[in-house]
Order: sequence, then C-alpha cells, then structure tokens
Amino acid sequence: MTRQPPPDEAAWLASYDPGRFPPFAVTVDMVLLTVRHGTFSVLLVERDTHPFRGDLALPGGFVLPDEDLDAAAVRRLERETGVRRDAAHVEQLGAFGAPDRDPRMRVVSVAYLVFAPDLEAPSPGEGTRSVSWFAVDEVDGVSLAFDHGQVLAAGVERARAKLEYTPLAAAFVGPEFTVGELRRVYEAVWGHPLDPRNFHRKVTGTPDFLVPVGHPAPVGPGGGRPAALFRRGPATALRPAMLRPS
Amino acid sequence: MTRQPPPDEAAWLASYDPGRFPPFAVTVDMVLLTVRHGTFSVLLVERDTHPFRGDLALPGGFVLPDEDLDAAAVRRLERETGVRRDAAHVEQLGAFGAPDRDPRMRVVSVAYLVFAPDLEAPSPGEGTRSVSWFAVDEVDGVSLAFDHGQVLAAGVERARAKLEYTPLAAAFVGPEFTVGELRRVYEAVWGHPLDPRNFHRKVTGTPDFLVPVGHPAPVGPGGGRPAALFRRGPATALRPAMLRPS
DNA sequence: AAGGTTGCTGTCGTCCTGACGAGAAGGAGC
DNA sequence: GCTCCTTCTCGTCAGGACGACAGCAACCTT
Repeated sequence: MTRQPPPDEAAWLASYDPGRFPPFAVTVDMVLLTVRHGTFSVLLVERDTHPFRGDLALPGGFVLPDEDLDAAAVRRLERETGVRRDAAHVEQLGAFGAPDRDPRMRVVSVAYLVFAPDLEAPSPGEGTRSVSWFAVDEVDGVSLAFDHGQVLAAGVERARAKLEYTPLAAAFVGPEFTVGELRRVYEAVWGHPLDPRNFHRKVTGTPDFLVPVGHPAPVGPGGGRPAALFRRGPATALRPAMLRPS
Repeated sequence: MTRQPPPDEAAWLASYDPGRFPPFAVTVDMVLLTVRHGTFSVLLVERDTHPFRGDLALPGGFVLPDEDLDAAAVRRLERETGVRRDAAHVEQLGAFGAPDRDPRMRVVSVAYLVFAPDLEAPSPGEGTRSVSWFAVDEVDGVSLAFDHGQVLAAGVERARAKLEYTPLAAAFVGPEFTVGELRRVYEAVWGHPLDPRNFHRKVTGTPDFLVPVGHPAPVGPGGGRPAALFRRGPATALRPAMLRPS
C-alpha cells in the first residue's frame, strides 16, 4: 500500500519541517441503517462533485478543527437526515485510512454506525446531492465511492453481530413496540425467518430486555390478536446470546 | 467538548481557505497486551518530552504521509517491541479524537489492539524512553498521558470480550501449547479461576479450535501428568461462546 | 357463523453448562 | 519401592437453553 520505499518517521519529520507533523484531513462517514417495509436498508447519497461524481456514497464530511469526532457524526446525522441523536443508536465503527482512498489528498475517515427507526423521506440535506434509502442486499454488488463498499460491509456485519448479543434491535423500532415488530427487525437484518414462539420466549424471558407498557397495540391490517406493547429495558447485553441460524 | 459556538463546515471552509481542509495530525497508539507469569499485562512507555513528561503512555507515533494505518501500527510494533506481525494478533480498536486530547495540536489517534505471547524484555525502541510491562490491574488507578487511560480501558474490555467468542486466546501463547496454558490465559485475562475439566471439555469439543500435534509437552516444575500439545485450528469463532463467570 | 391472521402459552427431546468424582501419569521425599 | 503431591483427562449428573412443534386466544373479513 505504501507508495514509497520503507518510511522513516524521524527522517520525514526532519526533512519536512521540524516541530510540525504530516497533515491529514479527517472526515466522518455514516453507515445509517434502518428497517423499512421489512427490508434492511442503508442511507446513501449520490455525489455531484469530483471525485466519484455520480456514484453512490455514504453521507459524511469534514470534522471541524475544534469538533469532537462523535459530535461531528451526530451533527451530520441530525442535519442530513433529521434523526435526533436520542432516537437512534450511534457508535463508532472504526477508522479507514488507506493512503490512496481519496485521490485529492490524504484522508482518514472515521466511520460511524447508526441504527435508526424507520424514517419519513430523508431530507436531502444542504448540498444538492440526492439522498435515499437502498436495500442492503441490492447495494451488495454495486461499487460505491472511495472505500465505502468496505465500510458498508463492515457496518452491516457489525450490525448483524450486535443483534446477537445486545438488545440494540430495539433501536430500529419506535419507543413502544411489539414482540412481533422486534422479530421482524431480526428477520430483516439477518435475512432469515425466525420461529415466532421461540423468539417470544427468548426476548420476554431475558431480564430487563423488555418492559411491558400496559396497554395493547392497535390491531394491524388483516386482523390478528392485539399484541402487548413494550419499551426498551435497561439491559445492555443478551447473555447467552441469540445466535443467528447458520 | 466544542470550544466554539455551533460550528458550520461550509462557513469554516469558506473563511479558512476554499479548496483546503482542516489540518489534523494522525497517530497510532498500541494497546499491546500479553500474559506473563500468570499476569495480564500491558506495554507502556515513560514519556521524556513535553507534554505529559514523566507520565506513562501507550507506545505510538505519527502516521507517515503515504503509510497505511495498519502498516503504521505494525511498523511500530516490530520496531519498538520486536514482535513479528505473524506471531501476534493485531486489530484496530478505534479512533480517539477529542479536540483537547493533545495540548500541542489537533490529533486523531487510531488505537490498535495487539495480543502477543510472553516476550523477552522489550527493546526500548529508538527513543530514549523506557519501555516495560505493567500488570493491567495495577495501571487501573494510575493516570496515563493524553486519553490513554480511556484507550487502555477500551482495549482491555475488548480483549476480555473477545476471549468469549473467538479462539484468540491462542495468540497469547506460543505456536504449540497445552490446554492448561490456554486456560491460564483465560484466567489471567478474566481475573477468575476456571474449572479445568469443563474448560478442557469446551475447547477440545469445539471443532477446529485445537489441532493435536501428536507428541506431549515436557513435564513442568512440580511434576504432573504430561499434557498433550496443540496448535491453533482454523476456527474463527466460538459458537456458542464461552461466557466469563459473572 | 366460518375462516384467516396474529399473538401467546406450553411440551418434548436435545444440546450445553456448572459442579463435581475418579483415574492416569508424572515428580519429590523418604 | 512407596507415599504424597501435582497436573491432565475422561465421566457422571442435574439444570438451563434451544429447536421443533401443538394448541388456544383474540382480533379481522366475508
């Protein structure tokens, strides 16, 4: 990956400018995931500037000189999608910094992973770029701008793994939800049907995962017995985990 | 965390220098963990320059302009500790970039987590800073330079969690090892004794975790039945996980 | 009233785990 | 050689968790 002979930091610093440092640009990129209409989906923008003009990319942008990384991520989230920080789960995914990932300059991108409930149409943000939802499975083969394909793949795999051992699936639904809604999140993210009865036993049997809210949910289209409503409980982990079917 | 009123990226870029970008320094910091003499330990250096002169810190340094992040981490690992990349497990831990984490300039640090077998005395590297092993438990209360206390805590927690659902404990021992050696790694990292018989059943019963090497290990001090030797198998995950005792 | 849909409770066998017992195979001391 | 000690390895047993169902409850539509 290195475009030069074996590097030497001390030599570089001496020849460049003693007391200074190699300059980098730092950006945040958001892997914003949701489940809409039963489909595991990611928010992508279409680039309208060089490089990768016309390609799909993850939403993101520069970190400001006095801005915390997390704050930069949340700012982008609220501004470009209208998602409130406390309505979603935000965690850092990792740093991506191959020397040639951006042809303009040396950029290190700190990727963030966001689980959000199904949103209305995302607002196109301030730029002129269009922004919309794509089914994760359909984006699988498409080549994204920069190394965003890798970043997205890492985010999707992390999301699938996190549902196994955390109660974070609740971040994909509203504040009050039924066991069935929660199960459909798992099925969409994992791409595999689950047994409703065993799922019900697992989530209701895990202490502090679900807190009953008292009143039942309204009946959906097509009828069926009204489901009990729950809120997220204080649990932070599922032990033992709910393993996805091989 | 922001030292200024609500920031605006477009305004900043316009007022600063259109076409340029906010300059950052990027460093790598290593959380190098091992088990020596039955104690879960981390490699720390003593700083001999401003800032935090005299404090303990994680080893690390600048990423070069054309250097990949992973390459920078491996370069530091090999140069400052003599650990060969293929003898250890290296993974990215995450990015740490609070605006005031370094008083000299804006720095984003990409932390790496390394699991290494017990090493001889680490070579002090090229600087004049002393470098040595510290028991993780003893460093717990000590205040480290920069935000390295947070970074170390994140690395330690990740290490403890990874032993639960991966076979990475084998990265802490040599290429050939006994079940007992592996168990003592778990006990040191988790700080909790494990039942030798149940542990033996779990690790030998997990497909592709251990590959028998044929001949037995030499008898250790104090006698005892010679143990069978194993190598790491091709397994990448433990399903179901081996949960640490509450 | 009949049939369809969804939610909830329960049962049964299998696998996994924690808590042991007991024998195998070595060394140290007498 | 014999006894004690150590560590390793194989077994046993009870309880918990999980996959694969059956069956009933509570709503809808026709």
